[in-house]
Amino acid sequence: MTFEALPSARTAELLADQIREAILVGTYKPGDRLIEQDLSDSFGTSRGPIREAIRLLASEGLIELRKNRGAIVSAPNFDDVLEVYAIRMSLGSIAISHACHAQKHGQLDTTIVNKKLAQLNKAIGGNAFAMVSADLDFQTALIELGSLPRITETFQQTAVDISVFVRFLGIRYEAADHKDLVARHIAVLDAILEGDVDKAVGLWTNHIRQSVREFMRPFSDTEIVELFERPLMQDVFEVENAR
Amino acid sequence: MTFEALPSARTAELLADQIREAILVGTYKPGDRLIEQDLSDSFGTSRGPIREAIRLLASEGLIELRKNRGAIVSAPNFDDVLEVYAIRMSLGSIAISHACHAQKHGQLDTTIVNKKLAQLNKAIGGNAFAMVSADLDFQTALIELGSLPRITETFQQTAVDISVFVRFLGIRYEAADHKDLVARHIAVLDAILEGDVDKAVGLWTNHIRQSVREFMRPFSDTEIVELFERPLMQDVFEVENAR
DNA sequence: TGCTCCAAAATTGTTAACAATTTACAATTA
DNA sequence: TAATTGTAAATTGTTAACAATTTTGGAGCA
Repeated sequence: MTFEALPSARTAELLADQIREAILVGTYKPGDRLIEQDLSDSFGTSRGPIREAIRLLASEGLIELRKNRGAIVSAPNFDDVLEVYAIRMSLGSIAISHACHAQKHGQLDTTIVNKKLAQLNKAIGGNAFAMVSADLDFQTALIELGSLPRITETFQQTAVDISVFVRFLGIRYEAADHKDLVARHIAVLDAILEGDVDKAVGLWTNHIRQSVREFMRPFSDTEIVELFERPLMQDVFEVENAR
Repeated sequence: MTFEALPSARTAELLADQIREAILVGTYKPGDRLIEQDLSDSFGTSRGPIREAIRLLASEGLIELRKNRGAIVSAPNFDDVLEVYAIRMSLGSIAISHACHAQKHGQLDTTIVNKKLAQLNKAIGGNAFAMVSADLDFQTALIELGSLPRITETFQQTAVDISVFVRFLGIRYEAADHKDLVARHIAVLDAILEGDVDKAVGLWTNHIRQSVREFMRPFSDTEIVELFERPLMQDVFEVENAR
């Protein structure tokens, strides 16, 4: 059972990429309807491939289908954010642990993750959304080191979710965070390369916890109080209300 | 962002259900090609809905798409099995922990899980595949108590995987296992209803570990030795080679 | 025999027309 | 006025024909 990439990108996937981009760029906003005819007019194809692209985006959770009533762009909320970070923390831990074992047997190919790290360094200080994107790409590459296809795929899905959150719930990446973020990334990678399972997993879970804390920062006190009532906050993230 | 069921089942979904069933029943075996025209002849629809159903099954991992070359039924292997159990263990733990919190606030609706438990009891002793199916349904209902839509969805996907494993890798359910299996199920459910997070999560992880052990039983010594070399075996399942 | 190339067959990819369903809105009725 | 019904417009769902691609199998040739 393999999950390797298809021999070459298909039209529907290219369309899905463009529509996804349009959603993330804000061309289509949460609640907006995606009408097949309009899309096929815009993108210059027939409705068939558009339909396929819409189904693809729906399976990512980016849009919702309603029978005979078309698709609308999904609107994320706080619960979604916490659930997504919880998934990334727990599945990521398994993948990283697996990667450490592979490293001990010298089977780890780090070309991709190194490339993504270089791209992330280059993206820092530039456009905030490009930076988030580079950040997510690096993390995905990190998790891919585990060579666990289902976990990788689920993880990739959560990356799309986070792109949506960043766009629509208004994450802010502040200057101080960037260097710390990259430092934490490198720390996890180094621990994997040392083959130290406990250290790598520990750094990873802390990294996610810190990400959650940073994610909350831009919100109002009322919203933060609301966030702290969520069970995931205590159980998974072990975050204390430090304010 | 909601993940509720669509207002009513669509044709493509019904087709996907039928094709999935045909794969699990063995009509289509791993490696077999699924040809759109053949399927549309068999099921009496045009190729459009069939294409949609094929894409759906591909996103479940049940079949693989090859550009311009059609779909083939996927063949699972041992690594897939371990990865799937690891996912069920870690995401299930989060969902169960969440369910405990909900229970403490009296927000837990147990009608579905109770119904599935009754169905499981009724299925015991009958057809082995029906029993596995009832077992998986109960576990899904258990995880749904967590009200975490993404985790529930990913968990459901792994249920499809396990159905495939059972069919194609030859799990055996023996009489002694059934009662123990149900007893472990009920224990987890009871712990959730007590709102005891640590107890419920502990029982759950042990339950999965036991499932992995039982899964290995029918295999030859050579295969088992191979299984024990997998890192997930030690890291996640903490299974000792007791033979 | 074993290799290359070409053509035909098989199969998926795309399109546009048609069917079915849902929504919107105006006309009708209590 | 408020509710209801009916009709037209908008939109998705389905189909069948056509296009593009890949596979298959054989002819020709060294």
